[in-house]
Amino acid sequence: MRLDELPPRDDFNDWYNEIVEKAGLTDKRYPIKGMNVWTPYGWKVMLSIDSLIRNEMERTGHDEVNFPTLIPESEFSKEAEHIKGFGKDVYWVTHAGENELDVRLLLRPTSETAMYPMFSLWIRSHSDLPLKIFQLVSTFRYETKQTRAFIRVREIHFFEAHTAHRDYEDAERQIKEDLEILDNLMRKLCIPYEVHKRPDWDKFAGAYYSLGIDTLMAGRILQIGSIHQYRDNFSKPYDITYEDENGEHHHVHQTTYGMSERLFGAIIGIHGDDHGLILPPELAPYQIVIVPIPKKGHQDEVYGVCNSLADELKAGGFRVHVDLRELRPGNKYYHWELRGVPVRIELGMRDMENATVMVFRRDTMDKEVVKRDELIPYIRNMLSDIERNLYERAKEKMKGHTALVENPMEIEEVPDIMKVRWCGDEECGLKIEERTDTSALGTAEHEEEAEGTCPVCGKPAKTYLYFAKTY
RNA sequence: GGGCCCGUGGGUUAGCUUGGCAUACUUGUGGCUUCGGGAGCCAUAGACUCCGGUUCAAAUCCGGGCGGGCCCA
Repeated sequence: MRLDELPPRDDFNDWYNEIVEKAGLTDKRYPIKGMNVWTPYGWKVMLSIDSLIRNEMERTGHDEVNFPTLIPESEFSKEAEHIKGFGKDVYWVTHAGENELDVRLLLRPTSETAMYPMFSLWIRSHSDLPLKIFQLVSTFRYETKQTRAFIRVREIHFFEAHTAHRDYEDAERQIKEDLEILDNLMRKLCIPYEVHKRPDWDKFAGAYYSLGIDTLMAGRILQIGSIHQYRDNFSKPYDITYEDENGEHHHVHQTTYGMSERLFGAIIGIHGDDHGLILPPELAPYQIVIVPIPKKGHQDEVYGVCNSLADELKAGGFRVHVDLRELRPGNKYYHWELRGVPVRIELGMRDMENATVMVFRRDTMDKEVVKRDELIPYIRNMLSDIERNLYERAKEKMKGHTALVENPMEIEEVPDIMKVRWCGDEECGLKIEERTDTSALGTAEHEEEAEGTCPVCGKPAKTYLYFAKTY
């Protein structure tokens, strides 16, 4: 009999909403829409994701900074496109104590307009470039649509890297580096992805172009990050210039790179199953949980062996927890499966007599008897195999969901990711979006040449445009 | 932006039409007993979203706030 049951994974919305709370990731009862409490287990996972990001930033020479949360309206208003894009989404601070403020302040929705006035002070010479900084902070956006834990929130746990370069080419090199960072991260997070160059009508407010990092979760595209080439669109209004070797002054070229707790949402939604979460080993707060199987009269003996096994495993470099609660073993199995612990070890009298343990892996739900003296290398292999398996099987799934559609204007059933020939005109793209009730994701990261004609206007197709339903 | 619906112990919920002691399960706590896939028994704790109105009497009827969900643009 199963009590406290999780909805089946096929009812994705119900399943997702339940699991984020039941697995101890968040508490949605905080009384502001879109602002949830990070509970300890979930926060530990998020901090692990952050630390992977920090490692990559350090490796590539980015310095961590921390800018103020508040931005004066006067700075925010400098870049016209940017305000147009974010104006409706910002929270305003209009009062301080009992006084109305002369210059209103806003809670950053993103930090361009906080950072760039400082960039203009910091950057003087070509030797100050490239400038590469990042921060991990909360940003705020007043979402009017339906919110969802980790996927659409009003206080965003945000990673943002900002760079400044002497010319367009150097900024382009930065974007190549960003893509390499992306690939390293996604392997550890076990998230398959596609990079799309967003169509002009959907690029970031103020960007020259935007790359969207997209993954597929339960039939819809989830954007889990973005990379923007600003060219000199911001450096002009914010007057960010440097003096080159010849004493001439130039505006810098800039890029940004953004990600958020959507990464966590993607991990939950992509890997989870009817039993609950499945966490990639790199992120799991506990990689191994040991469940003792006590027997009448031998309880202390079994607990003792479990504890010393845990010490041994910790010394081997694993994150381990021994579950000594006064619950029946089966109850504990469900508890840790729900929380996505990659490996479980069961240990009772039977194992003690045979010098073995029972090892269970969460991704395949397989159980196997392993000799105690072979355990550490066995588990080391198993954890890396779990990481590989999670990534590969998710990637395989995503691959099968893209289909070339000859005539989207007549199609009945739209594939999850729809590939369409396109002439390059905005009007045609928008018509397809409207007809198929999807959003244009953009073109492929590496420009594709298309043969044939645009299915809307009949002119020769230049490339392919991708469409999907999005979160 | 427009429309519809909902709010009862920590969680899930009955009761609301027709006003009168608030129901059950789960969870929590203490104990006994058990432990290789969510055991059982005993005891115990815990709720009507807020403000106002109608009434002898409001979870129930009316108005407003706050919070949440859904649909359309």
